[in-house]
Amino acid sequence: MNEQLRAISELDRVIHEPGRLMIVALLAGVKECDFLFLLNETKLNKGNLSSHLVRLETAGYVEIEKTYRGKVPMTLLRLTRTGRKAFEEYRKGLMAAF
Amino acid sequence: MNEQLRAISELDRVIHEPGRLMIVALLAGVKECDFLFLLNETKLNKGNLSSHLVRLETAGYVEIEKTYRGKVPMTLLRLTRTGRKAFEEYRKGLMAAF
DNA sequence: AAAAACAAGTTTGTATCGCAAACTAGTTTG
DNA sequence: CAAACTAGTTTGCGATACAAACTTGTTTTT
Repeated sequence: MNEQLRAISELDRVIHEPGRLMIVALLAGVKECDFLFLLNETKLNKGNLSSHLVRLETAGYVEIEKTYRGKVPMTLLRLTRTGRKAFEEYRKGLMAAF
Repeated sequence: MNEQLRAISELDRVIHEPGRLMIVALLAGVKECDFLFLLNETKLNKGNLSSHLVRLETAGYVEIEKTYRGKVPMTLLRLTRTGRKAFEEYRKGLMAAF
């Protein structure tokens, strides 16, 4: 098996999914942001965004903090250290493949 | 929506799947090859390889030619022009995103 | 020459996934 | 106080990816 194919086959599936890749790429560029910002930027719908975030949280890649802006609920998202590392690995994998 | 996210969201899902990405990347580098070669190179199992190939054929990206090597059946695979173009687009999309 | 093993794929069964629609809990507005 | 809005979550379901089992034909073994 050549190196390109190995790199492809080892890509992290959790991150590879385009919906989540958008989320992670975006979070990688900021310290944190809220649900609605992600919603706007990614153009995912709320349902998908919510479940992708849960999946990323379950993988240990994202922290979900529920809080308030005044009386209005707000959900803050950030990449964990693990998440950042996983994203870096993913990038490297891609670069190795292409 | 920024350009990175747009690029990610527009990635061709048929090609994006790692199993198929391996197949297409491999086929992009040769004129044609047979099923068993793909099987060896990708380390997919026969069942998955077969169904990914059908999916790629259905998308119009791959041609499947069934023939014989002596008396032993052999399946030849090649990328169609459409398939080559789609792969090039996919690469460009990736490069735009990363 | 029949049985057993092998070759090259295909089909099937199933668990997971991604998606949009429907729902929920609370808040603000008319 | 009812209607509409906000910020998400849950549900329902079709599509997907995977491995195991199956198929069809060939070669090897006995």
